[in-house]
Amino acid sequence: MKEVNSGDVLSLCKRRGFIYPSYEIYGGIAGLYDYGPLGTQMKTNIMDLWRSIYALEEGFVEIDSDIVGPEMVFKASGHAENFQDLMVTCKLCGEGFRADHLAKDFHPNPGALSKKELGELIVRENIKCPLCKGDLSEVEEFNLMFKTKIGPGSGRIGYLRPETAQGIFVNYPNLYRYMRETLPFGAIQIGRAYRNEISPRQGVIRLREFNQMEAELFVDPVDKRWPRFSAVRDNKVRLVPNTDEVEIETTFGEALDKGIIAHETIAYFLWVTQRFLTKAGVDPKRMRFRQHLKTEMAHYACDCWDAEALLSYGWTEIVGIADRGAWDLTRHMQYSQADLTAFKRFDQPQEVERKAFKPKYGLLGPEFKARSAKVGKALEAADISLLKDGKVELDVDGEKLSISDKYFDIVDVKEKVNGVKFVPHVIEPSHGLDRILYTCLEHAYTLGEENYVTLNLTVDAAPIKVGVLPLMGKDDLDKKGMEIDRTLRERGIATYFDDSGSIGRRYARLDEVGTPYCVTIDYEVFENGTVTIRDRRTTKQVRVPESEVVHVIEQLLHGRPFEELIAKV
RNA sequence: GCAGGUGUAAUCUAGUGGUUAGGAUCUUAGCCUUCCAAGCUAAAGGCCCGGGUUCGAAUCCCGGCACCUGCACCA
Repeated sequence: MKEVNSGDVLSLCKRRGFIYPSYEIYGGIAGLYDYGPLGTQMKTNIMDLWRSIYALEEGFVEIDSDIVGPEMVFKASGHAENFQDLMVTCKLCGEGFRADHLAKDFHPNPGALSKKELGELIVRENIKCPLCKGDLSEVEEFNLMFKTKIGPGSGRIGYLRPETAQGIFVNYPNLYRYMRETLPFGAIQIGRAYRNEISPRQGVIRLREFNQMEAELFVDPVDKRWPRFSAVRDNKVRLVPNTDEVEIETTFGEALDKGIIAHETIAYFLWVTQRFLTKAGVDPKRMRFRQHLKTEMAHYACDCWDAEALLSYGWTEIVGIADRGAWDLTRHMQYSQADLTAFKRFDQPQEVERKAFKPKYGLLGPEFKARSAKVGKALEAADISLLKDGKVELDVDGEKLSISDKYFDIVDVKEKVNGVKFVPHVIEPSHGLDRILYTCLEHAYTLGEENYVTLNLTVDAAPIKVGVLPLMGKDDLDKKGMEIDRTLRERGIATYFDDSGSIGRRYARLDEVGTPYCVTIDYEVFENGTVTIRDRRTTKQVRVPESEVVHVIEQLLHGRPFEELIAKV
């Protein structure tokens, strides 16, 4: 097989209506692409497949949250802070530069410098514009989020979301209640996200506007087992652990037992991901899971695996599966003051004995006057470990107070505890839909004899499921064809009716857009009432009665092997 | 963002400082055609954008935009 080249794939995508460069008549914009008729259908198919796995099989609930969000959300998420580069612009020619790049001749590690330090360095070393020697502006932050305003006038600052996940996190209290306050539970969202990439490249692999399918699973931090894992543990998987970065083939169970994968839940969703990708049409031989290096781990993650596909661009991340710990919910609790915890009821209420401060209100009153009640409450709430050298440091209405032990006793209190509140951990399988779609296309792209192109898309992904082809556009063959076409469509099957030109050309056209089956109506339909079904992969045909063709097609689309039909005939 | 390369029709491409930019594929119409890109006839469709040099620019120069490769970046 000849080497697949991304240019050939993108050329086909454009020619046959999968993907178009956006705003092409105005010269195009880097990092923006439109889906054409076939691409849109294929994207919908992949989304439906993913939904059927997460929503139906795994029981996740789906939401659809806003694309625009207020600044505070992204301060909490860390994107406002971590998601930016420091830039300077030339006052003369207006060109922009990364400040740390300009500083690299004057500092061993300019990437580590702050905005202020970089600004000072540029002034001190008298760094000028590398292009025109003009003076440089102050150091400014270039955030990779698209900024906007919410509302008229000065408005509130808003950003287009850089990932769909935050929409699920901020809805955690609603979803927790919806799920009747039981963990674990999962929520999914499919939607657009935006990153103002400095240098979009590689077709739809790095986009400025892209599609994500994200799942957020909320779990008990002390119980990351997964009941159904035992059913999948013997399946094979290719892993690249972060210990020695060598690819190994093993089973999910073995990788878990050896401690390569952190826990059952991650392991289970690696399997779910592998199954989903394979069904969508990613070649299992060109796919693996790579564990993030400790240094590479995102600002929130505590374990992370990428599903990678081998493309003409090299190994490319298409899904990320991260254990984000309590990071997101904790941050949103801090910034929003909302309660984003879960409550775990003990089997038996527990009697807990602990030491506590018992304020002596008789002495507090004269000393603290009107505030004494608040001081007392603060003491009661304070943990005994705060006691140091006979004093307790307290924060009362923002004021630090030091309370000496003559104002309280230390007593044993018995409390009945029904359960414990905790911040759930989040396991996140996050899918780049555009990358997955492109991977399916490239992995399906097959160049045969005389440059005959076949897209071996899976039945699930293929935008057109069945071509309906009368051998001739006359002698009532076309009428028969139209009847069959109509019936298939009434059953919800996407067809393409074509009675023009030679039959070979029509097969070729349909092969090129990945249509798995063709129904061909030839003259035998008038002799014995049969038509043929052609299989794209083998180009073999079987003959079935016209009355059964819809039923057989439905079976094929639900996974019945074509070979079985041949054997039967 | 840096360096290099490329830009001719939906796709692949030929071409030259000078008449009407050539071919192939694809598409459409008609004819023909009883299963894997057949044939005939006709039609439609193009020099990435802007500026400069020139009597004349698709061609040379500059700028922009897009794409490709490498580097950098990649929560």
